[in-house]
Amino acid sequence: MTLFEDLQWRGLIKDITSPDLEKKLNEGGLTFYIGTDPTADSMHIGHYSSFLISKRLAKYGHHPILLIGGATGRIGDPKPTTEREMKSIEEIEKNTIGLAKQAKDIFGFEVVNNWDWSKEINFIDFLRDYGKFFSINYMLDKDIIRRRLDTGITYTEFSYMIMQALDFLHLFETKNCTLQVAGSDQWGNITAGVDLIKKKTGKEAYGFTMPLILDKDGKKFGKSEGNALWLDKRKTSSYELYQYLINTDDILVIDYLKKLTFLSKEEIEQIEQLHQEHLEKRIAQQELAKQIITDLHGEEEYIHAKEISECLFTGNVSSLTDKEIESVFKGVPTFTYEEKSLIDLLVTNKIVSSKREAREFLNNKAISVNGEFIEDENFLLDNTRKYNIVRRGKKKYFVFVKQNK
RNA sequence: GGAGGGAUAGCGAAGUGGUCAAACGCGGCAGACUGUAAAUCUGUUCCUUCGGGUUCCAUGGUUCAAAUCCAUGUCCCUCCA
Repeated sequence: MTLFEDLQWRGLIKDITSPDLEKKLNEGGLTFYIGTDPTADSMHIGHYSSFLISKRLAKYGHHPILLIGGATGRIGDPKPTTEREMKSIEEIEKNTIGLAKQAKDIFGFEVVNNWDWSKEINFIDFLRDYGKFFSINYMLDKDIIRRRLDTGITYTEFSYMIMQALDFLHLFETKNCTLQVAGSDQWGNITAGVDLIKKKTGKEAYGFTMPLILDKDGKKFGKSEGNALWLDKRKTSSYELYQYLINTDDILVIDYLKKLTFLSKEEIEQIEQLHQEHLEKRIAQQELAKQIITDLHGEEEYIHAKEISECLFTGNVSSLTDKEIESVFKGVPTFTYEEKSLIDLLVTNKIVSSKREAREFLNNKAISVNGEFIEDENFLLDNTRKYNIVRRGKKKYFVFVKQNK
């Protein structure tokens, strides 16, 4: 199977700028880039899914460049609905450093920052050297701009596509980068770059987009309770990641295996068959979790996350020894506690958002301590134990450690 | 520059002087069922020392009483130039 066929089979190609790209991709040897803006100090699983393409192409002999948008992040890529809130310079710089390091650690490829070449361009030069290549009519015709015309868009965000086009041009000229890959929401920005390169140099550059990976509700993949699943272990434990992946919808799980793992077509087809035969065993979900967590954090983390999960969902928590708890609950939110009523502990540690909500949970038998449902808000944790295990709902666990005096 | 319309809880959207902590829908959370699922059903969804307190863009004002009326400001939309 050629690279292009493989990408198509996995459903990773949505649009391409030119049919020639198929041949180019299959031949190898292209330098290409994928970018992201420093909107947070860690990438999340959504980035992972799109940056993974860099590894796939690298495997077939292409050269990846990962771009962090220190400059574009200062402007803000127009969202379909509203203007972005501008981030402070300090935060952008902090995020840029974090992302650059993470990109390097996880993917191991060359990382560049568009701030490095954008910061010197002054406004007049910008208008003379680049602005002249963009007619307003062309820009207004971009889907993302058109969608914003009735809700409003500032000149700042309107200019974003030019900056991204400029990045592509810069990488094209300095690193012979001829391909840009991104999520489908970037189509307009990619074509702006391709067009700019064509107009300025007369040469052809390419781009393709990947479909956005969606969850069953049609939202972007990788948000759990509204929070992103971060690639930084300290922000999202392997256990949380495991929980998210193991709960993947049956209908989507095979698609995720194709898009988010390096398993071959044959392997995935085999898993699919087993999966269909025994849906309740969630074979495909397990494999998905295993592949992703192993790729990201290593096999040890995966095994551990799986152990915790098995223990929490099948075992009896109250019978665990301290040692077992230490091992199993590594990666579960842990708090030290003082002598306080249960309701206060829940509120101060943000396990619930208010006392009102805490009472609601207590009444609903949604809170248990060491395996027993508690309804009394003044309940005190058992201070003869080193660890008290609090559960909220079915899936959320918290460990309270006695404070050493 | 001109004319008109709008801003209500996470979102959408009712409410146009007291009966409004604010209908309804979505989303969220929890419970039952289940595969740690989906669908479905049930409860809940500003805070609270459970007395009450603080909300309907902001600031002033009218009134016994304002999300609702008035003034000014901010932001958004539509049309005209």
